[in-house]
Amino acid sequence: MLKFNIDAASPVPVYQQVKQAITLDIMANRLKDGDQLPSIRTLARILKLNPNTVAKVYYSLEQEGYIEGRRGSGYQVKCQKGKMDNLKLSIIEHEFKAFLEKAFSLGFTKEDIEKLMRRLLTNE
Amino acid sequence: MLKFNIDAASPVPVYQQVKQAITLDIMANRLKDGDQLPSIRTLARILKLNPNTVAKVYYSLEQEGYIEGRRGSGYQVKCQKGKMDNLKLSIIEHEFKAFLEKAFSLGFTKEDIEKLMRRLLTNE
DNA sequence: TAAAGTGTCTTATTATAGTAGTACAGTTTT
DNA sequence: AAAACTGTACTACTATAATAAGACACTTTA
Repeated sequence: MLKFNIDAASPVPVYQQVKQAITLDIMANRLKDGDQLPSIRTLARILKLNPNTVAKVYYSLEQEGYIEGRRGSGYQVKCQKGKMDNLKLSIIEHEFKAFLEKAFSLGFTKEDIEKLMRRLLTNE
Repeated sequence: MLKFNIDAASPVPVYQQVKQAITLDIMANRLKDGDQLPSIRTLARILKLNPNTVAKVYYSLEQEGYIEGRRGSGYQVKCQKGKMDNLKLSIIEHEFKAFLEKAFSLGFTKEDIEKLMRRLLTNE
């Protein structure tokens, strides 16, 4: 089932760690469309957190369209594979555009960037 | 001289806005090696900030090697063009590696990424 | 050498994010 | 219909980041 590695001492807040862990599982298709998530209280007990903290995670994931919840029946993963691919693509496009912005603002040209990318992509 | 556009209502803290403005000027070579910065108190008066806030900016910029300060004589920009180019390169390399990490973690392959980049770079 | 400038340090205030406690409201299941 | 689950809303506590006030120490300069 879900595997968490929560570090309470980390400066990055617990609820973000939990959220990222779930998001990653959805992205990697370890959590599939329709899968049932543990209830807020159950997950809270497992992670030794306050239910509200878990609720915050679920609420946030619901806002972003990853999951869907109803009273009584809990939360379910909600992502058809096609939509997920589109989502991933738009995420990564957005990231790349931000990167380009920054590179241009630092004075790099298209050619500089292409050269850099070729170098780093072949050295991987 | 220095041009600031500080938004006190913004969620991004004022001292970061100031820091970024100065960093940008250095990167763009509008602030050159040896240029004198306004004194902490002077800049604080201009921006209607507490001197400590400006001091925090200068301290942070000094930590990162962009400027250098001495009692009595204030802060000066400290960046030979060569070093600056190296710095920019390492910044942008770091950014790109982070981008790659994320793309891979989302399941994209090298080829996917190359295709994406080619598309976004020619459409600019 | 004194005055006016510089940066630095210590401390305090304020706002906000993160987390928790507890009571509430709707569903499911028996 | 009652019991045992589900999520939700309200309130409060706590830690931390951001900013500010004011005293201190060193340099410059007239």
